Amino acid sequence: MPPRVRFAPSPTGYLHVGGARTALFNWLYARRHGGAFILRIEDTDVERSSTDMVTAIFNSMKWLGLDWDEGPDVGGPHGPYFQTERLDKYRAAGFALVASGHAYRCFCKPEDLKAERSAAEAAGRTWNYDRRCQRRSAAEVAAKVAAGEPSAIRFLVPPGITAFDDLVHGRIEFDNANIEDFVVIRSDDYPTYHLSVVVDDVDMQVSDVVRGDDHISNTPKQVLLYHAMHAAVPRFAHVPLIMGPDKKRLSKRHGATSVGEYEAQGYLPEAMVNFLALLGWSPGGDQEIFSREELIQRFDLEGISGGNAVFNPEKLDWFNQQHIMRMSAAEILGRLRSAGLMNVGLEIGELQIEKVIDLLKPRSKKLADFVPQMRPFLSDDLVFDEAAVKKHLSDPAVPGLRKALASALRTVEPWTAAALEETLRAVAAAHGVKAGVLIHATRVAVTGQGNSPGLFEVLELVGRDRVIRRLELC
RNA sequence: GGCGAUAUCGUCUAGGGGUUAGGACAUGUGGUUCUCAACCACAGAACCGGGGUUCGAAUCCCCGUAUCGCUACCA
Repeated sequence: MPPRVRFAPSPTGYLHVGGARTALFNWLYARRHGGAFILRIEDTDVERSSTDMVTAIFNSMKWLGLDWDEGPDVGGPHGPYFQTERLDKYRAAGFALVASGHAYRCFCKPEDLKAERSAAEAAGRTWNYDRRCQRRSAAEVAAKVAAGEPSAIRFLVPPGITAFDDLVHGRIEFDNANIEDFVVIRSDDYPTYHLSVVVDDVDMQVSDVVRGDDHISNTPKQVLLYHAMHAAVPRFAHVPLIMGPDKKRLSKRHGATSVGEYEAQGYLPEAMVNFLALLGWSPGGDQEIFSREELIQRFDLEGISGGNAVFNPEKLDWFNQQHIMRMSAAEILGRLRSAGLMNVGLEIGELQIEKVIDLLKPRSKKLADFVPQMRPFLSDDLVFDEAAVKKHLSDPAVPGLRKALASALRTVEPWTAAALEETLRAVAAAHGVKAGVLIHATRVAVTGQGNSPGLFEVLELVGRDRVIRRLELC
């Protein structure tokens, strides 16, 4: 049986890198084994959920290339895939639990319970719900319901031990005595997470639940629910969390945390996927750079490590550059265009642009890094770096050198890096200066900047007319 | 506080009863060179602590410590 896995974000915020990695692991697992990857939106927290976030999450998933086989947009046999459209199912399940004696109506007011809890905690005591409503007689409950008194449904946690075999952590056991009777249906008739997740995972025939470590403590409650519903318990794999450099939970103060921000900053989805895959998972060898296809071939749940991982932005940069260097210039050009980064007036041909891109690859960590570096090739409107101008163009001998070089370049044939280098060195020698002096001056005159790719390659691609014009402009 | 998970270079990790504990990022030094990158070479850098099991423990077990998570009518 091919596995069925799901990613079930709550649309209360953007897709953050932790969620993205969880989604990625699920996707990789499904693709590796020819299973199904389901996307489900857990929007039962109506207060905090928004449709904008739903859209943002879809966009980030698509950007990463994590396509789903069942879910919003694409549909599927187990829909709908928004929990707020499945409310009937949860209510029916809640009532069934009451009917079978696995749950009971609770008329306690949340505020009262909260007050009792905090009072107990202030006194240093642990506090668990005391089941007072479970002791009510059937007649009493019926009367309260008939009177329209609001009530929640609580699961009656049985005594015993609840255990499950986690694919990452091995066997994990909990004493039910430490689990309090939790609410499954709130008094506003909305389900809580524990109920909706189990109802949906059963309904959608999810075989493997791959999710964040933070759910380990919730799992026994859900296992209890599976048992009460006489449903098969899926396999669980709890993946460790991603932390900030201070090992605290990743948050805004750590900088960019959402996938969308990385997209906006010019990261490649290939690099993000590669980086995220290796954060908490290892295929075992020394290889670091993986294509999407290679990841699919190698991925397995067993390779997931047990401890939390720190998000290291420097390493992401490195991955990004590695992927840029492996990508064709034509592909990069396409990405630049769709990212809206190519709106400079194009004055050179497509082929020339691709040559420029190839030249710039090793010095571009992000897509946006190409833009300022491409400018001297695409436009005559140079941006001059003051320090570079001062350093390399201020010598009184420079104007004469520039003119001499310009005139020598008029007749160079062919217009290639090699011929250009020969010519420039000859001019420098004729004037008794070191080639470096003229090279640097020429670089600043032609690019406006103190740094650039090898000067002769730059000159070749900028073109004869422009080079001469820029050299003569004093 | 209770319950749970985790612990190898600064970071991501490989490995795992007997190894010079491997790789990558970052860092440093050198090479290349017209600059900055890229690239190449080299270097420094780790098995949380304590007990036990064992001929032998970083590896297995226990305890401690630290970190993270859960402890809601959030997910």
